[in-house]
Amino acid sequence: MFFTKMLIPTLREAPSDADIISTKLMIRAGMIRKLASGLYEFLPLGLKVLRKVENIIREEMNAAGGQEITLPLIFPKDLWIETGRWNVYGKELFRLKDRKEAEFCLAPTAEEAVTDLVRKEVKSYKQLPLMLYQFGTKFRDEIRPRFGIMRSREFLMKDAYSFHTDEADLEKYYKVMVDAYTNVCKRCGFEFRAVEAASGAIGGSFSHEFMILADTGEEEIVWCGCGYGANSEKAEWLPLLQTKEEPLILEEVLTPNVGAVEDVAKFLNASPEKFIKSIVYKVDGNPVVVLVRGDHEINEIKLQSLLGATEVVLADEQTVIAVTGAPLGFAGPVGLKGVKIIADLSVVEISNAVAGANKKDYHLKNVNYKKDYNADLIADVRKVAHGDICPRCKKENLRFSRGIEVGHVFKLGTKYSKSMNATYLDTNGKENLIVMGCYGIGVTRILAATIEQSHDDNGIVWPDNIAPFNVVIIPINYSDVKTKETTDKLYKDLTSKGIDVLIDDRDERAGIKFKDADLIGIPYRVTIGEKNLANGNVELKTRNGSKDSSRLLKPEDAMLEIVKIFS
RNA sequence: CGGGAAGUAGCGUAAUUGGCUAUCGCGCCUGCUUUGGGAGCAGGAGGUUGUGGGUUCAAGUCCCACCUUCCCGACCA
Repeated sequence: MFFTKMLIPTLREAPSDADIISTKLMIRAGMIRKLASGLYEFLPLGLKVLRKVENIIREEMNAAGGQEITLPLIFPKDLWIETGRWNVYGKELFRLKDRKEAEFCLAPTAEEAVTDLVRKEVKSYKQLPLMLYQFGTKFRDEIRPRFGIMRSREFLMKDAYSFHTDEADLEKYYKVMVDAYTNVCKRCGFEFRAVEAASGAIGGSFSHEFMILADTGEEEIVWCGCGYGANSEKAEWLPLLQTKEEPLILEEVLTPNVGAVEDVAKFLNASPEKFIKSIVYKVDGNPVVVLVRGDHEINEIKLQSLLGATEVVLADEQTVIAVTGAPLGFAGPVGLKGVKIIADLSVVEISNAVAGANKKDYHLKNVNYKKDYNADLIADVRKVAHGDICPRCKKENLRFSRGIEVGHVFKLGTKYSKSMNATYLDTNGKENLIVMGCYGIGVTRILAATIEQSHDDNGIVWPDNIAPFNVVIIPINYSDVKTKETTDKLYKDLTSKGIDVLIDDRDERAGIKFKDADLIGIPYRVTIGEKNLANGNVELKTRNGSKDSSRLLKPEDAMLEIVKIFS
């Protein structure tokens, strides 16, 4: 491909409203443009990368036994009523009407559509298992689109759905898909972790997220050298047994106008680890008191799944007063009645703890579990914290990283087959619910995430497999006869070997071509100029700055070298 | 949805207490000179200053409404 034949409008400066580095670089490199908030246009160069990622995913999906289909982007309302998601999905769902006033939505995901297809076409165990996947534009009316194509309102997703006779078969296939996703991440050149995750609104019993490690990631993950990894929303931890002290006599202390843990700790000259933090929540409308150690944070997602609740919110001040009989800041577990108390695992371990006295300006010292208070439920309801021990190997401390979620695999079970009555006949002619899994990869998000992870001051550094071109040839002066001959021959030779080559044939100065090549991030660059050509050499340079990043070679040797890299 | 900031050429920007033909750089077009890390000279095109209304002798600048964009928060996977 010739540079002058392709629309690659590079910019020296990024638009002032571009928020993160990946957006800035993709716009500057002429890959995308913004049309409106959360809506982006893909230019030829950007689309080229997108297609490369898409093809890697397609190959892995086919290898996992998947069959590609396409589903409509517009879905009729009734399917969504069947599963209840027409109401559950809320304002994020783009809704529209046709000329007859019939209601539709734009696809945010496709469980309904694919389950409908399968319930109509699959009748027998002989047709199972089955995996169908598609690449389709997804629409979500995000409250606040941001981070360029990382969280946009329209994006390209690969969504796959598997159908099984039973849980055991799903279990087996789930592992196949985890492997397939791992392959995709490896082939795309990411540094990534597959972590356990909360399943959220899509539902199901179990899920893993594939996280690209990047400091700018929206998600926090914890992991351990032993192989354990989890989204911090979901992460477990190993409770440490604390040395028990001899219980002392409960004692009321005056703590005027100090309510917050840190303030009381300072006031009483005690460590926050000795505190019981008591927080009142409203769980589906009912007040619940949750106890965690003073230096810990409550994990509302764990709380929600523990209680099987649909809504968990902090209680308002009136409720707190009604439950504890004291203003905010003085709640404690001792003497509470008529309200459910949930204690975190590490709370009941504290000897002679400090807690609110449920009385204005008073706290209690020497509070002990069983002796002074009880809990209805003792469970893990707090966020993981630095210093926690890995729950699997029980040896090392958990490590924390930031990540960008590019893939998510779910065991759905019968959530959708049940509500939509998708069944098959087994060997006994008996009707059973189809067991499902679903698996998504954000294709557009992969591009942004890759750049977040892999860039430098000069621009994007694409991994070899997804770069828009494998090689860029820069003739310093394309109108020089010898230069042109060498350039054209090398281009022909490389192209005939299946290498994707861009020739920068623009009538620009060398500096501009170098800057643009770096900005676009093409992994290998061959520079052909009269000086080196006088000695029969061209320069081969790698974008990633690894050792031997720049070498002088005969054109034939440069070609062999490149062919070797991409074979 | 609440709070904040901002809209001037493709991109980045300037314009004093309201005051002359709306500034400069990059990019774009023409010509010349250049050609190994964003060259130089000369000439040129490109604007309803987001939209609508108002105040004023006079509005990019002040006021009102709307639109758009960004940030923080809430919300949501």
